[in-house]
Amino acid sequence: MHAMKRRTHSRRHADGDSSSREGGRDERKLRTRRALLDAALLLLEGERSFSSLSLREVTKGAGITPAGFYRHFSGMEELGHALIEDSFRSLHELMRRAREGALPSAHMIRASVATFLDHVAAHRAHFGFIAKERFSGSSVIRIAIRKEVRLWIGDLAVDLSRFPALAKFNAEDLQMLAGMMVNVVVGATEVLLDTLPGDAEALQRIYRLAEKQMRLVMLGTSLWDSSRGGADHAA
Amino acid sequence: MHAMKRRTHSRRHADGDSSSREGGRDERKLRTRRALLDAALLLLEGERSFSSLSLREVTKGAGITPAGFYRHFSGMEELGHALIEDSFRSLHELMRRAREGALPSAHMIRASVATFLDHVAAHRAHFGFIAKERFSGSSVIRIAIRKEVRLWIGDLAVDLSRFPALAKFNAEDLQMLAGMMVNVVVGATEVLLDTLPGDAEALQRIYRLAEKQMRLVMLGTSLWDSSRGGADHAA
DNA sequence: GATCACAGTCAACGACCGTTTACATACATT
DNA sequence: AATGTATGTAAACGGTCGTTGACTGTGATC
Repeated sequence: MHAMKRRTHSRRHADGDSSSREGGRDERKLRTRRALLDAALLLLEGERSFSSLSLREVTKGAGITPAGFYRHFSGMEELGHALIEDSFRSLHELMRRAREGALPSAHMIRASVATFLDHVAAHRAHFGFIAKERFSGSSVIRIAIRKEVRLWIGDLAVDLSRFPALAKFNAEDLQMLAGMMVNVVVGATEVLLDTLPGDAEALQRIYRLAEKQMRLVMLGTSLWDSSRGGADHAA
Repeated sequence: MHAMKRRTHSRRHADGDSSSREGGRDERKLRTRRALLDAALLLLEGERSFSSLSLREVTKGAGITPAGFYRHFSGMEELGHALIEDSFRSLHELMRRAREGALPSAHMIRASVATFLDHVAAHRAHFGFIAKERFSGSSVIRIAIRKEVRLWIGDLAVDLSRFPALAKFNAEDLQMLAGMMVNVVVGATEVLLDTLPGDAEALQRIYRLAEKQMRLVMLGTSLWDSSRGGADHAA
């Protein structure tokens, strides 16, 4: 929504020349907006939580005055929402590219765990932000994150439904399975974010743990019976 | 440390009479301390995060002046630590009582999932606090929580080692398994904390999901081979 | 070249913050 | 009854906060 107020007339003088330094008016605006987002992300990189950030220090980090902030966002909450969108955008692209590959296979699952965790390690700041705000942010931010995660689980469930080995899973159980798999990588992500950025040994340990957990789940699926456990659990 | 400065001489005039209203000097202090903790917990009950609470509003909630706060805690961080201790104390008691029961059985696992989630639902505020601060709190608070969770997983691993069906699990894999089980209940906890307090239907759904995930994991264990996956995963 | 739109500045406001100091009051010890 | 001792109060401090209104300069439009 309201994505960059397209003017009725657009300037196209710099269309062919991409090296326009100190470029046009709204490119400058975009640059400042980015500076604000980057400044917030940088402050978040320590152990600060988003709700503890002040508007003033974000603008200080971005090199503008507090009043200038309102030319870009209505308040910190809107900036937080933009951060979430940024964070998930790259993840969605990653998943889309992965989905375009070959048919899913058991080996592929383990490979995509590694791919995902590599992505997290490469976008530490974004995922650190998400991990922190998933439970402690304002309700609008929390709900936005939750929506994205649910979407992610849904996509994964669709992918899983193409496994021949999972044909006996009904829709609800597929969702449950996808939820568990996401749980595993989210858990690994959160542990990963607690390690120092360069610690290769810790990284190996985390990958191996997630991989094992994934294998345990896959083993369980081979014995699963979806016809069981529908509503016969009455205490 | 420095837990309640025991005076050399202790007063014992009110020893036999437990109904001493407006009781002694340090009972009054304890009452105020409790009021501070309760006020913080109450403020936390909404969507506020601990780091966003101010000392002044906590004291206001407890009915004392800001300066009085320092008679009980050196600052908000110390109060946060006390909250963590309170939160886990009741959980530890629950687990200890559960451990004193009969030998573990497959059915018991499902039962204890329900027991645990009941406990969470009954102590919503405490677990909401922990869920929020697990990733976004100050590092000292985060580390304190992590220590408790790791302890919990360790205890569970010991319990699991008594299962005949899990005899083929080595120590590392037992730890992994316990970690997964804790993951399942923690995940369920976090979903539970997002439902309205009285929503029995949502509660049922959450219980059933956690139960299913637990069953899937248990199925996986019956096919597990601990001799596999030691270090043969080299990419 | 005149005009307009707008990103960013500057100064100020009222509010709340954590912390300190000196003081009052009630209880426990003697 | 006299004397600490410690919980809580009252007032003030310097600082940061979000938000505002009037402004300035510059790039886009006419």
